[in-house]
Amino acid sequence: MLTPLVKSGSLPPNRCHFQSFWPMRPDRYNPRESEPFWQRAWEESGIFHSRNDDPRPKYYVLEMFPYPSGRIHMGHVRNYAMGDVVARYMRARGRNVLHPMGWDAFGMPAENAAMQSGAHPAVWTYANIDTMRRQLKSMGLSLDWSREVATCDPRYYKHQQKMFLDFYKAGLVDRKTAKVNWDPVDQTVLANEQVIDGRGWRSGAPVEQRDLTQWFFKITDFAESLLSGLDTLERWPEKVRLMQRNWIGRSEGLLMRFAISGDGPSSMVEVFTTRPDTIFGASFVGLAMDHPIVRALAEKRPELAAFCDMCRRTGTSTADIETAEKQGFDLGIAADHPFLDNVRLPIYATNFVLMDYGTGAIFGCPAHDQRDFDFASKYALPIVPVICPPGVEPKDVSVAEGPYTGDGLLFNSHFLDGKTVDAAKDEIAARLEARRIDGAPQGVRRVNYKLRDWGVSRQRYWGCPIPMIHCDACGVVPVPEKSLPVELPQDVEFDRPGNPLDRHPTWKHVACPTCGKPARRETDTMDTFVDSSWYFARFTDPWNEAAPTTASAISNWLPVDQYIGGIEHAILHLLYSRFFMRGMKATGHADIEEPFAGLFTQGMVVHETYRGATGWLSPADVRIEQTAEGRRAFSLSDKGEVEIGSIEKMSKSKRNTVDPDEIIGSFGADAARWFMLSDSPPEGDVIWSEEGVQGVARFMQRIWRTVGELGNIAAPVGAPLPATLGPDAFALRKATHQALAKVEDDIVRLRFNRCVAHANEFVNRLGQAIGAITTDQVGADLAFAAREAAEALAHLVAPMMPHLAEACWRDLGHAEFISSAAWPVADRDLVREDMILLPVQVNGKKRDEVLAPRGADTATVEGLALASEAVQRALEGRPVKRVVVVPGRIVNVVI
RNA sequence: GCGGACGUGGCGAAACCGGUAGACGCAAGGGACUUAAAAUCCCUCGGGGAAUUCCCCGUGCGGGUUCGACCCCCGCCGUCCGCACCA
Repeated sequence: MLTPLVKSGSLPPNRCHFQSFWPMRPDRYNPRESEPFWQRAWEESGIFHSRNDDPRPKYYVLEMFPYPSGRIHMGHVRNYAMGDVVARYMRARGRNVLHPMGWDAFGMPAENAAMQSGAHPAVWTYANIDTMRRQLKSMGLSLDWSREVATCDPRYYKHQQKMFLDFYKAGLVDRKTAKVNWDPVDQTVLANEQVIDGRGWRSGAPVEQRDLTQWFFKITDFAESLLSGLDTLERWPEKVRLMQRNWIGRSEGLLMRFAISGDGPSSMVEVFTTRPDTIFGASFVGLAMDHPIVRALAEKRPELAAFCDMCRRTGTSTADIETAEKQGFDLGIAADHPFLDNVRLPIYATNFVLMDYGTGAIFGCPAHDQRDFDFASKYALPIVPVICPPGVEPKDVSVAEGPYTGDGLLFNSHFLDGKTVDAAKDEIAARLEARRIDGAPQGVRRVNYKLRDWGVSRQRYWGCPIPMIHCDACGVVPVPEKSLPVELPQDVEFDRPGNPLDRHPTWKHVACPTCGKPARRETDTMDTFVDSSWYFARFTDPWNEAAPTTASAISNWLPVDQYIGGIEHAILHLLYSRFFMRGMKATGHADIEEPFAGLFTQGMVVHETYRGATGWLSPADVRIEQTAEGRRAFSLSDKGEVEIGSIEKMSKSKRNTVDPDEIIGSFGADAARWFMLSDSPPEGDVIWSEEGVQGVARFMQRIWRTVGELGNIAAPVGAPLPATLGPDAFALRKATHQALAKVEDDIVRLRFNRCVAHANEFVNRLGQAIGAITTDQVGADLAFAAREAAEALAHLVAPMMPHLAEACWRDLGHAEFISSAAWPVADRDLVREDMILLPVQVNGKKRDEVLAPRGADTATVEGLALASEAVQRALEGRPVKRVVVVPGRIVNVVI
């Protein structure tokens, strides 16, 4: 089980000296000894615990918390390395940093493990948490472990149940029937992602569509707010905002009522359209198979029922939808055209109208919609064009080449003729709003969304129980708050399919809180996305036993300043969290609407694949040989040559995974972290390679040597800046501050690959500088510059390679941690060059470079450029038309 | 089909607001040190031609704008991602 949370009053001091023994400087830096040493020292000193009463400006950096699947993978290493760089940098810049970690611990894999091996989900989950916590700690992350939470802990889900009840009271929870994917073998609801080619992912049985009464969060109540809020999220990737915009899918249109004449189950049908302007091109009305009119008619007409069944069977898999032909069934009834007395539109049951969008009914205008066009072509319905494209005469408009969906002017449309599409939409809406049918307006302007309410019911054991009770007398009754948490029973069986909670002998039997008569608990548990929709808020005060959140902690810490995670959560997790924050605001648990001010979506870790005679081979079982002709791979077991395949996301099936424990064991956490941040831009994929990480190991030794060499000639800790500096010392200081400035600029923009390049460049320059120094000539100025350079180097790499940096820092004579030392902010005046090397072009082609004083006037620079021999040669005596001087940038001589 | 992103050496990539294309790393080749290996250090490394100093070509392809284009505009080709009958 989790260690108890530390009470906030008992947090250790923020900084402290350490007394543990650190050996004399070895020639080679040994991460295997150093890393555990520093990890223990950090843990003992508690420097990464953040206090809620710290007066410094806050910074909340968070990486998406892991599901405790068993072991961490390289994707975690990359994710958490990035977050740790930000956390450590911001801490060095004087911020009060919150950098917590927890576990997204409910979910199906725990139940699958229980079914396969008999281990109780809780036992399995907590064992995994222990393993993964140890692995994360071996990475040297600057996490505040005192705030650790696991969503499967009753101390966490108790508060989630409380908020469910508050949402319920606030009208944000609904109970309604909905279509679900039902696995008849496992007897459970499947998420869409768990339906593969129409079959359950686990049982392989054909999935049925069932109507089930489910609990819903009314996320659609916030559709407009969730959409408009996206505009305020300036530090989110545009790609993610766009995906959310499309997912919410706002469209403006008109609800239109058509009268149905003659016999039938209804005298009226309501459609939703975004194109009311095309009403004079309408030639049919289409209904979804589950539309009430179709259902009513199907009860009396077996051939219609058979048609509907046939259509329902297809459409589960995406491949079917792609190829499905438009199908219709003429219901034999017709709708009256609202403006043409003698026109009646035939009504069809169709397979391409969706029941859960709009009203489940459309009017079809084949001339201006692809689907309607396909349908009309198949069933020989009229295709009447009513929009005339710009630059075309109405008499020349043809529908032979398919529908026209663009803008234009109306024709064939009576009172709309000559109007623009927008004006025509307004005109139709205004006219229908003024008319009444069955006592209601015939037209109502309406905004429609693709966004659906969030169904949170799951027929599973390992999730947060929904705190509701069903009473035959009182109906649905919330569990009283004093009875929370509704805890999961421990004694459950996984020997049969279905929900163990439902068949538990006693758990669900409970007295009705209202009337006291025997009643039943809700046996559905919540979707695990609920758990992850507010954990970032819980981290601000995980010690509060009385309430989910503490107002002061929420307003101090939220929003999260930098959230980092995979793009795969671009929609659901991030949208649900944004909804939850709004719900928490509405119920007094929070005071803001947007939980994540900054979002960064990092790329995947990929690796090449190896395919031998017997199948895929793991990188650990392959030896790579470098030859001039290229790379060849051989199996370690049978020595046979294996094919080097494509580079793909690390996956168990392709066996191209690398185990973080092994990498950390042989190269160290610093090397793994550094490699993850180097080479590739963080939003792109990074290719893991053995050669690359070996290169990092060499670089680490180089840093260690460089710091040692500089340390040999460095001034004592805290030595003052000498009054005068010789040219060598001045150049060294300049290089130091240039490197600092570059890393500062790139680290805040999360361009870690560039930070790595700057660090490499700096070490190269330091190597040259050291090579030029002979020991007997070191004066106070150079000694100062050497100390400054060595300390800057340690600081530069500290966010990424914290252990090595600590060792260097200690080696340079510091008693405190570099992890709690202040960042040596670059002196930007020192960085500025007095003389600038300006490229000179002739007609846009570079011919020479001239050295000019910074801020030299145009005439001077022009004179220098024209005096250049290379420029004169390129001119070949031709007259100069013009000289373009971009100050501080470039000169272009135009001939 | 709709929406979006991307395309630069052998490879991963840099290039700020339209201003020196290829920083930095990996791989490769050559050399120094060494009995040898490892480690370390130095040199070369987009293509072509003169053969270190010079010239031509080069950022998927074809046009355009500009003194100047990897960058902006138009049209293609290719790759990847998201959504998918949304009325």
